[in-house]
Amino acid sequence: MGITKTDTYTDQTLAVASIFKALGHPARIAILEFLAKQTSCICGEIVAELPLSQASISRHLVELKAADLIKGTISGTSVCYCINETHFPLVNTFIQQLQTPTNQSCCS
Amino acid sequence: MGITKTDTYTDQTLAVASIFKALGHPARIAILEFLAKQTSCICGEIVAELPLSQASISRHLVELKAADLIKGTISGTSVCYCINETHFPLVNTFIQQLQTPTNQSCCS
DNA sequence: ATTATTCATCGTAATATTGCGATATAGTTA
DNA sequence: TAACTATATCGCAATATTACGATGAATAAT
Repeated sequence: MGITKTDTYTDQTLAVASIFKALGHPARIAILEFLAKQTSCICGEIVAELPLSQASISRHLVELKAADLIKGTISGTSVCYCINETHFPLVNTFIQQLQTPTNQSCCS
Repeated sequence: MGITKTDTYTDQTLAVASIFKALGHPARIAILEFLAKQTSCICGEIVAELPLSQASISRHLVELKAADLIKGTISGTSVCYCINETHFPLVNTFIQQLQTPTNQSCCS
């Protein structure tokens, strides 16, 4: 039915999945890579950099913001977006959790 | 138009995004968490553990396998799935890249 | 050989995502 | 106030994802 049974998973599981979901699109990865390259906080130059319309970029920014992966500050007519590192530990913890020594790749 | 302009992004960007996309669903996160808990390589007990039908679990396993995040080995009638850690460094590198000191969160 | 078990795949229906043009909103400038 | 600029939002169309029952394929057990 195309709907996710969100009520049957752990909050932790849902949180991790939603972060990964927000990261699961090349445009959003490209946006984050672009933001990481900048020394200062840059705004709508993303539109010039990526092969998408301004409307599409804006939608992706909304998603990244909803996932709390970026934060935006209004400065005049333009908006300044920055990476929010708050939830990176959650990602790192999850990946490490999958690498516990108990799981010594029994599949050859 | 609901289609992604895959041809205009870096291979690296596409690779990272596709891994994250595969991780962007609670069921698949739950599957990986379950596999990580097991000392040995366990198969279709995932179906018993998760609130999804066997067909749905199978589809999620296919996606995880397509993203090269798990590997499966047939043993008799059952199939043994294990976590494949191969691409974890890529994820870690990406996250670290977003944490470079040049990007000192200019947004308050 | 028949039956049971395990997993994969097909077909279908419901929902979500993506992208863009058009338009709205809000601050800036003349 | 009137234009200009930057960003957000709406509405639509195209595509993708998700879920499940039904069915298929392959091995194991009787």
